Amino acid sequence: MSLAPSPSKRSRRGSGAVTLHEVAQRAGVAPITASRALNSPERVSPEVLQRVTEAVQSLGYVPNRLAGGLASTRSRLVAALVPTMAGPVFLQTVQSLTQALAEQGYQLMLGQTGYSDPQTGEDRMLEALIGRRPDGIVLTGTLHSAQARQRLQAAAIPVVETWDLSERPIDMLVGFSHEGVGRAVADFFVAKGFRQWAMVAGDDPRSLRRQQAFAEAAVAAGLPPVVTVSVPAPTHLKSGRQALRQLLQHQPDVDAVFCSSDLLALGVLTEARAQGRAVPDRLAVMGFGDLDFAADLEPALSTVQIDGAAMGRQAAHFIISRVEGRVPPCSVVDIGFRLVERAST
Amino acid sequence: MSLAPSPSKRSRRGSGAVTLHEVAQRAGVAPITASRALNSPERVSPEVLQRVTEAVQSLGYVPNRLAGGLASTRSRLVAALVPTMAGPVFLQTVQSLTQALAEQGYQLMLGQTGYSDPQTGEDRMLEALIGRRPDGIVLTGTLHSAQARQRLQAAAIPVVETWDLSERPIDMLVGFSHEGVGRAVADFFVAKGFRQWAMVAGDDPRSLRRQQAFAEAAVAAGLPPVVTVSVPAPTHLKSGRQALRQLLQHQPDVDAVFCSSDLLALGVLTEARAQGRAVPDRLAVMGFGDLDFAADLEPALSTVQIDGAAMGRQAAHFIISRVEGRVPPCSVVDIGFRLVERAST
DNA sequence: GTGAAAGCGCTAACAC
DNA sequence: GTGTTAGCGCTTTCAC
Repeated sequence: MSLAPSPSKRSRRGSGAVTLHEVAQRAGVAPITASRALNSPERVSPEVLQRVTEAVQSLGYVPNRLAGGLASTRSRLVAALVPTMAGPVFLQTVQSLTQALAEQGYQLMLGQTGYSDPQTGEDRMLEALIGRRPDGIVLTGTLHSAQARQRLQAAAIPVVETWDLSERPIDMLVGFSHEGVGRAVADFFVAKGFRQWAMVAGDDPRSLRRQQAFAEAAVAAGLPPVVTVSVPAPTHLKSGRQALRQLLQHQPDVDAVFCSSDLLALGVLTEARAQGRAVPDRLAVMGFGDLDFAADLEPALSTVQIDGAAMGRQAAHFIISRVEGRVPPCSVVDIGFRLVERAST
Repeated sequence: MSLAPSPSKRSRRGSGAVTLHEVAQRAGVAPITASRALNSPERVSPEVLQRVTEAVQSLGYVPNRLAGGLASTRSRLVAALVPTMAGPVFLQTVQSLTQALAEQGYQLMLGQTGYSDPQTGEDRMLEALIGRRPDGIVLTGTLHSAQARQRLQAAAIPVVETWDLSERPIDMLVGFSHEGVGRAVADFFVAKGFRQWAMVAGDDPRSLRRQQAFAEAAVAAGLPPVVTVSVPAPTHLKSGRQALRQLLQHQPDVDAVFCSSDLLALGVLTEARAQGRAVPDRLAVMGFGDLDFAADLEPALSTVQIDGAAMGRQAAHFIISRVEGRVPPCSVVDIGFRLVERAST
């Protein structure tokens, strides 16, 4: 006659973890009430809230977000797709994204596409991530595959593109103009009176756009064509050294180099010293990114400052706004950039 | 009279995404058969497999892993907790972890605890992650809070600690001996004939252990006590420069410095040059980590090579083995380290 | 303010 | 090899 939970024909007791059900029982309320006490405490009487809180404490209850996400179709997961984390470029963005999301109870899932073989890696990665039903996806850089773009639209998941200013964004966007950077550096070089420019550039799409704008500006200014050395992304100090060696062989009279990353610039600086070429007197060097070491190099590196952390925060903000039903007033933000002049130019 | 899906009393159509149900219908089989076709194709007849595959294709079905995880109590999510990603130290580990997991259909969730205020951040972060019911948790460094350790044990989630060789591991472990590193560098310094040693060390626990072993070895070798400059973690180039400045003021006759990160070493190298102190002739410099720039600095940096990527892969391997029911033959791996002698010593 | 019922989309368990 | 049934643990909808 006792109502002990009879081990009925089919037992399938799940993980063994404490469930909301048990919390509710202990608190003497219905499960749904316990749920409300946790998710919208203001809609529940103070006593009930107290009893539920106690039950949670004493049982060590940790809500199962898989179940919650399934029931509510809000997973509170956000996916980020980065080409790579090898270069420290996207690092800050990922970092601030992780943090900003965590503060709001969201978690970040990380996916890397790799610079090489973008089509396959990207598509597969994206499908894997969509399977988790994230509440949003943050892209660093643009999506290469048209199929991927389509899939994203179909899934109707809020998307934030970062690190670029695409003309036809998939959805939301926070970035800056790479062409603008190229032109700004060119203007700066003109103002400085540099005549023979060079560029050491990674072969990723964004870097190429900076490079092109930079080269065009040189022509427009009536200067000799820019000598360019292309290096594989992600960029390393080593590539910078090699690039400068190559450069000086072909064009010894170069007087200013724009590097597509601070790491490359460090390489150029290093090689210049090894070759006894004084910076900035006989060679001006400009970086990109303003990584934390740039200001403290010898000579201190002039560079283009990009606020990666701000991009991460803004992306988090965009997605959370959307999830909570708010329509962000503007879903395209140009966070700009800033030229930082230091000793190397 | 048509049988259009009548909006019955309770409609709650979820996300609107294609479900396994629809795939099954289209393929003319039961849902569970469709499920099997996707998860264990070898247990299903070729024709059925074909029909299901086609249905998946034409409908653009992406399995809902939230639901799958809930039903099977296997989320295929792995959580990683890092103190920070600011220093590039853990970067490689996170990177290779992400990749190794993705190859097996697992995704990584990232959580940062921050070096400061470890107790609160860590506990909260951990609870948030456990709520996702990950199949495993990877820790970089040790857990500070006892409550956190307890919570982990209670949750019965496979845990891999990395970057350290704790005496009483929570579960699985892949790391190396920081004391061993300190002693090895000391042995090397002795062999080189350096007499007055110094150390520039971050204030994180692992760095402190390297420092202590290093200092003790100096005493054991009958050398003057090691002069130590402590800098806040995460370490930066700037701290390295400041530290050397400080060091040379108090102890101008120092002839060898061991830095607790390559970034610090770069700072020391930079400051040494700024002060006209020749490396390695008047000051030997040793780094830690063998980051990708170390080999190409001028002078090339001697350092302690740590295979962060291998740790990530091993951690992924450990967790997946455990999830699939295999008991790894040995759940503690010392991946060691390697002294790399270059020009800076 | 609280609760009962009915799913969310999938898979484990048991048939046949 | 395939299907039926009954959940996984939570939240939505509707009712009081």
